[in-house]
Amino acid sequence: MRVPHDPWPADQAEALRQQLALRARVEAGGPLPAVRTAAGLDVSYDGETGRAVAAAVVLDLATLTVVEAATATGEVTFPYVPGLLAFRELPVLVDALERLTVTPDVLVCDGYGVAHPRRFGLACHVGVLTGLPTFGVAKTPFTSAHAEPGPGRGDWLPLTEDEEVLGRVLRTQPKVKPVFVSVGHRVDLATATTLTLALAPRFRLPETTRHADQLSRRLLGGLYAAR
DNA sequence: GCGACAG
DNA sequence: ATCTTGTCGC
Repeated sequence: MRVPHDPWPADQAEALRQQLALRARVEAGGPLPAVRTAAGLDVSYDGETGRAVAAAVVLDLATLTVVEAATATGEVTFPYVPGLLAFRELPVLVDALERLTVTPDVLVCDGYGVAHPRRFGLACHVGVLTGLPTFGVAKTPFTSAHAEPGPGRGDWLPLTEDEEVLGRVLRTQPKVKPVFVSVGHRVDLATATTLTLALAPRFRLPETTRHADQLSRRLLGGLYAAR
């Protein structure tokens, strides 16, 4: 798939400008009729060499089997700055996305969407660039206030900032630490929640993320062994 | 002013 | 993200 984008920022000031400009292009969305495929995205790093490996893995939602997988490698230059994660991960992530021959119905990102200090997390950025529905599933809390949801699978509580609902703290497995779901682009929060649960029938994290995570670190390890 | 802070 | 062994439980 094609992923048109501006030049990647070289510094934090430029990144912040791009973020605030692109933010205006986020679109709200409703339910997604007929979601057949969902793609998981993730990036692994080698701290020594600065090497990054991205993976995009497309799953069939009904069977949770792999439809297609694409990877890309590159050198990371942008530092990790909370709130600017997208600028660190996107360059190599976009390369991986462009190597997909199928267009997924929805993209599942590793991190936050609108539940972000400036309402424009990684999932929003990926959505604006691809034009596809996106949402984020994060493993740890970020900035929004949250309480502990009930112990059952599917139990959730809103992620809020003041009176504003920005996402959900969602329990995907009984008595297992919850995940943090927020909308990215062209999909609503209820649908993102439903999809997250559908993608995580057995483990805490969605199968999409698990596949992308495993593939990216496996390739990173393989590259290291081959040096 | 001092921490906290997705991956 | 990444550094890392054994160990508890199904």
